[in-house]
Amino acid sequence: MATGRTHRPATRSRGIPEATVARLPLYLRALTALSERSVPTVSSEELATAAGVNSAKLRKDFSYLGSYGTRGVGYDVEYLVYQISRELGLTQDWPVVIVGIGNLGAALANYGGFASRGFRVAALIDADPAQTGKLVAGLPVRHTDELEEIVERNQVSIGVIATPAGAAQEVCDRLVAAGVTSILNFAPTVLSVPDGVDVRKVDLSIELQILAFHEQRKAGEDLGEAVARGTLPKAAEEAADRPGPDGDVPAVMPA
Amino acid sequence: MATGRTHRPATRSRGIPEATVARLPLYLRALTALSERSVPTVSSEELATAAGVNSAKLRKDFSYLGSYGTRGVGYDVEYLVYQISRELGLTQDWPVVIVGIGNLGAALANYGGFASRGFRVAALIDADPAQTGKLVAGLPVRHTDELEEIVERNQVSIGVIATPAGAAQEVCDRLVAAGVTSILNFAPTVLSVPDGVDVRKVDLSIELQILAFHEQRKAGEDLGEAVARGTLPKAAEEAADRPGPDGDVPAVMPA
DNA sequence: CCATCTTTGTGCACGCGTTCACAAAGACAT
DNA sequence: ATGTCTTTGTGAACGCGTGCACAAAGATGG
Repeated sequence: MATGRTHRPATRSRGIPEATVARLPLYLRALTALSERSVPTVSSEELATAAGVNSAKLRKDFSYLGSYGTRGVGYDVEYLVYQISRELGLTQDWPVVIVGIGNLGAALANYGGFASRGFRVAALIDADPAQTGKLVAGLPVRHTDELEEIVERNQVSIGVIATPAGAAQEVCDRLVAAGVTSILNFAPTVLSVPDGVDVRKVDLSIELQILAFHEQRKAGEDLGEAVARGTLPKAAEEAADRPGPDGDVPAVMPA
Repeated sequence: MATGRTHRPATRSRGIPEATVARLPLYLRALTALSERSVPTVSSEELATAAGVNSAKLRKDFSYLGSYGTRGVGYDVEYLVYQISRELGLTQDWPVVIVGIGNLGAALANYGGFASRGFRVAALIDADPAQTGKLVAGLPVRHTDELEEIVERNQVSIGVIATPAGAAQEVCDRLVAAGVTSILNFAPTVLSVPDGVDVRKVDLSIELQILAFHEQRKAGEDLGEAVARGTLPKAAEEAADRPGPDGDVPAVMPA
């Protein structure tokens, strides 16, 4: 799904489908909100609406965790919060390092959603000596030279990469070598990691591109779609027009 | 009515499966890198490796776009870049507004990956009057009051929400009312939008939680996993006290 | 204790996405 | 031309995820 490695067992997650795992944080968020409002119980229908999913799907998801509901009543909010937290491993403290303290890295360091869910930013690391020592989100920025020592000393198993694309693979290699086994990658690159290391990626521009696709399709439907295909403002500068579906000899690139 | 519809109505997207659309930006990125190195052609095998996917999947993905390859040779890099760009709608200019210029909003405004793919940040909008007028990424921050006018004047169809969770739905409603039909949501909330409006969400803490799940599983295998599963799901339905983690800090509004 | 009502948990069917495996297409050499 | 070699494009099988629909479980009331 989001890994750099090609082969992934997928349903390796001890009976819990990967798709379900991806939704558990969603349920947890909705449940936490209910908990703060002191709501004692919630039905699958209500919770599903709050989480933005189908109620049948939610019940099936929960069924993988066990029978935690009461028929005719619903689910106990506090109990469910605890069960999901435990299943996700959020009842323990996860030290995290963030590498690359640019705009994005700083935003991540300041992101409140981490601390409230068991993640603790153990250190901020940047390659720029000018940044070293600067305080970001109350933490001093450390230099890349200290990466290995920081990871090992703090028993860090999760690393966040927010560096430029060019530096990501090297940072990744060093993190893995130092003991990190889970990586959240914000750099627009495919990371290659050894087996046993999980990589999830978040690419901001990819999400926008997917939106653009659908946006174009909407516009095309409204306008008869001839516009999108026929009127190409630019981009036709270097490449010759290619109206035909195929049959074109790929010889566009000169030498 | 539209609940937090994140569900896919269908795959009637011009016959191109949603999963394929989600991978096109990945291919495009890899192809762009090849293009910069002046590589004329590439085989499905090479490109698949560069993009981090299976080669058969890549070929099938491309087959939805048309027959753009040459058997025995591979794909013409420049030609393919153009075709994918066109399919994604990146040959035209997409004005985008970013609402919520906190750490994350500023990071997004400075993110170079947008401009290089046809996205133009038309305006930055924030509700804090103290921010108004401040320059971020070379653009002045405008006040929320101007939201509707900005969207309409610039024909903005894509909006990015980087506000706190509490403000997200209202901002969303106003964006939609002003004409926005695609929203990229970074706030940890389920947005409800009318039909015809696409919403994609990016939740930074959710990704970490998924990693934590797998991380715990890895550790559990090593330690015999008796620890994590110690308490069997008995009829412990009594909503008794949860001495557990306690780390349930009521901080529903990160960001 | 029985009847009724609510809501869970799940068997089942269906559709999408992935992967395999191979025939067809073209390049290239002879 | 003919044959060989490479690589694409795709038919088909398979597996996962989703959603329906309903029986079982428990609450609630008489």
